[in-house]
Amino acid sequence: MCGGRSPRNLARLMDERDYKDTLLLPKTPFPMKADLPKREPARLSRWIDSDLYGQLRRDRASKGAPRFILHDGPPYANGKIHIGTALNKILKDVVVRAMTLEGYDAPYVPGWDCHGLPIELKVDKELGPKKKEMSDVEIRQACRAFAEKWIDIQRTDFVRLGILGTWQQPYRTMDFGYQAEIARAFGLFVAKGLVTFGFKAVLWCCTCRTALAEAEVEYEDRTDPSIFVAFPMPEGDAVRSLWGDLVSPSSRLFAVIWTTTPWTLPANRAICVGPEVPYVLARRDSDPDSLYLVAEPLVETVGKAVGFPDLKAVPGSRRTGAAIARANPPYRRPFDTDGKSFGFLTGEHVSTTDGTGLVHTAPGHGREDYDAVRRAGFSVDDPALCPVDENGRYDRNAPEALRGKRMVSARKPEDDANRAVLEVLAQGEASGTRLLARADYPHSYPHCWRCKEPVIFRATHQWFIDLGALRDGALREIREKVEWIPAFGVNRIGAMVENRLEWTISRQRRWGSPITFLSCRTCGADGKVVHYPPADDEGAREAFFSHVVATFREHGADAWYDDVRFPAAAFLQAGSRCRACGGTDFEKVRDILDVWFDSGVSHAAVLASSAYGIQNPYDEKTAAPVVYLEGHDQHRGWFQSSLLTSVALRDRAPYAAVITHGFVVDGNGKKMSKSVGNTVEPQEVIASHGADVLRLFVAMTDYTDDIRINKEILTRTSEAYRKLRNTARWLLSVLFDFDPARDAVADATLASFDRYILARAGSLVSEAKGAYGRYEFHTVVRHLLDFATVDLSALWCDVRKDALYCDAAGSVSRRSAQTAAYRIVETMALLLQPICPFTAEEIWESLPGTRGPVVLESFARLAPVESTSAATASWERLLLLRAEFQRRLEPLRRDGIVGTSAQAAARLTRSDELEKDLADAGVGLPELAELFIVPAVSWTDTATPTALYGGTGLDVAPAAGTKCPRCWQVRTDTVASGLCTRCDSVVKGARQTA
RNA sequence: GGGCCUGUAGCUCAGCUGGUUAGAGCACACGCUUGAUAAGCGUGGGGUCGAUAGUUCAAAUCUAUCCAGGCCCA
Repeated sequence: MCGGRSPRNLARLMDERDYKDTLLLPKTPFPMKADLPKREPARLSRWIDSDLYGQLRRDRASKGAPRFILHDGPPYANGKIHIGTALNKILKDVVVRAMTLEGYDAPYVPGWDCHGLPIELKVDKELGPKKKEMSDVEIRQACRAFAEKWIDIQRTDFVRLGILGTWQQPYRTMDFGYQAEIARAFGLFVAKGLVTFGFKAVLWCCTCRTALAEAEVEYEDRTDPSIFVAFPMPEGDAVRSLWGDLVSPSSRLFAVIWTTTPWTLPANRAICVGPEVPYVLARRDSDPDSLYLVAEPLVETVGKAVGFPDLKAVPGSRRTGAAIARANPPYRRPFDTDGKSFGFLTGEHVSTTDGTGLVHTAPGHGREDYDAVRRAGFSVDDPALCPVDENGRYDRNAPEALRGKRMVSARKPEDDANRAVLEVLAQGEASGTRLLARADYPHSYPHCWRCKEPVIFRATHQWFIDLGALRDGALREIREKVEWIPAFGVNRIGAMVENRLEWTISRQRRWGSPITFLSCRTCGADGKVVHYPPADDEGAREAFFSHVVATFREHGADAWYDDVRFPAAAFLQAGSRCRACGGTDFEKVRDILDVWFDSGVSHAAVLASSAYGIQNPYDEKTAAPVVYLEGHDQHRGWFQSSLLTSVALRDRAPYAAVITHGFVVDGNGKKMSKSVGNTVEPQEVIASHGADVLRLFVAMTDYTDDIRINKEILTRTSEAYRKLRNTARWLLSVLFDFDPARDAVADATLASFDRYILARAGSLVSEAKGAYGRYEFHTVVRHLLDFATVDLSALWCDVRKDALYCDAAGSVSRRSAQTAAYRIVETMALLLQPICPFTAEEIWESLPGTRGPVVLESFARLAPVESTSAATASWERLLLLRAEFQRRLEPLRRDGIVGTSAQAAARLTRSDELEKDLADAGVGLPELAELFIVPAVSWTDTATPTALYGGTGLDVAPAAGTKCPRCWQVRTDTVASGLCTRCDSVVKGARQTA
């Protein structure tokens, strides 16, 4: 030590009372300033160059580690990643790294969702008028290129976050092999008879003549006629069974409905009532023979609205909606052309806040209407339910007087459907229907985002997956098999699946996986639809789908759109004919599958297949547990589509556990939006703070709730990061002359206090492991931070500084402290690694000795110290005494009597409990002095009592003696050199060595 | 409007199945240190536990309503 200094120089320094160079002051190249934005990219390149991910795979494989699979939910490839995407990927990486530390082989294959409307729309916009001259295949290729571009951009950001995974071989739903798997899964659904074809009301733009997705709709104010209409209810058995004598032969009975879309009245097929809602017959004194059926709570408001202020309930006429629906009295539909009515149905959507409590129901023109009719068990596969053509005009299924009238966007008033309907009603005799009142009704109404025209609901042909056959199995898996974290997920997805009737899987778009069916051209001309392969021809079906799958695997789903190279006839079995007309001219169905189907089958296309290196088929008993981790919006999305497809294909859930996180919101808990300007971009956070700080932020937040982020929170996170970093840095810096192989001290030789702190580190490890295992990362961070701040920085480091700096280099006391520091840094690096991998690696490589990447380590490396719980408990009580000492020292510092505790001395009165604790800890007054960081603690007969140790007295006073120029303690054992005895002997020993 | 969820100091979080003056870290104030120094240590102030009503001997903890916020529907 004191390298290069001659004894003469040393003597001179000592004369000048500058003993600084004789101290073993901390020394480390580990920088205090992290400079993460600058340094992380370099470390990242090293990880990539050394194929760290591959090393990890090989390491765990060579150890025969059990597997654990976090399956990536694919983000959508159409823009820069936002903070929520970053949060999701970081959480996944923390899980993967934590499970890896637990010893698992946890591969991670990132994915991308590539098909679908948002990309197609953006590509549309980019292509502009050019699109009209392009073939479907060319348009699809443009979409593919678009997705590829964004995958590259997103991948760069994900990699920058330090996410470990197969970034060069991700799964993409547009991969040929993946597209083939989608088609194969679809074929299996067909084989199980789960795919149906029929009518369903969808949002429809009459000017663009196309179905719209919810995302293509914007809401604008619009004024519509609000009308109250009375439908006549003929007297009969059902009416008598409900109301008996209350209805006399002279009575005329009406069901009163309210609507703002008069044009849907010709499509009326039912009236919905609330099952629990009470209904009454109401009448006015001036017209006692007319009885109006309305919800009881609405009698007065309806009366006012229709100009019957004296409308009153008939006593004794109250009946629940359920009772009415059970009796199902007939009513006369306005504009009845075919006599088809489903009558009174119950519906949970019926409210008594407005209207009449009786809901006019047109299943061809409304989602709830459709659901209510389907729930009642009726088929709606009938074009007559929607007498409106694709231009939004009444077609031949409508009454003659209305044909040709336009729905919501008529240019000339005389073409207006609402007006025509109202005229007929006003004339009084549309099946005896009475128009009771009309008024203008301003409300917000959906409009097409492209042409800005109002849209309507219109029933069109769609493909469905019937969930009736899957529901029980899905609910069983949800409730009995899958672990939901947090637990409320089970209610959420359970309620959704329970109430979902069907899954509409068709979209009238081009960028996606096709619904691989053929349809007969000849029949299509007649308005009939006949598909191939036929449902009951197993041979044809198998041949057809295996041909499709093979074609897609080789050429991609684009093949479906290339009628030159892959004509429809090529998919037809030789000699096949249309079942209905015997025709042989088929065309390919042009609908594509809902993108949720694409990502929903990833368990088959990615996990169970060999294509992406996971190969975890379900049906093996050895299958690894699979965990999904996404935002809780995916209870409706991917969790559900994955579950439903998996139950359909294999009768079990694709996952053993599902973890959900909340959404990132601003500092006030409000959702982020570009227009409000409260967004936080991950790219900016990385540029200003670094990935490890962003990762620490993610980890220290309880993600089960919404996650708040703003400048202050990030500043706080940086401070927490700095605390961890500086604590680790100091521990590293006292190890500059420590070689664990040579200098480490055995557990039994460790100083008692070092054993104590290692025991604390041991409980930290078990707490952190438990928290990692429960995916409670914020608990890990809290314990880690508390440990660094309370146990290390404010306590152990401060206390052991004297020994580490001032004791002889090779002394047992110092080596003991170094051994503890060494083991603690290892612990911190490992515990921190899943959260801050960059910093953990930086710490790891700064430790003495050569070692491999910290990522390859496991918790098994951290052996707990041998310590007794009695000693630990004693130390904990002694720490309370230390706190009391510090409180009593404070007035002396305040008055300028002492500066540091090294100038103070403590005096204690004896106490059995205190002496027992000292004995149990294996220490005496000198160690207590070290704990207090004072030169001396002594026994005394009287001192100011404390609340500790049965009232042990404690006094603090300035220490007697002189300040040792080396260790700065005020001591009475000064020797000739002016130093205290300890320092004198250390310096002499050092001089001899030098 | 419906379903699910959340609301403890400026910030991030503890407070188990209801039971002593509600805790921690950070931030803040004041002091110490200048041998972890764009660091470190100490002391201290700060919360009517979103609001209200109720159950109870006793509620941050249970119930109801309301307010604010989030996700998913309508």
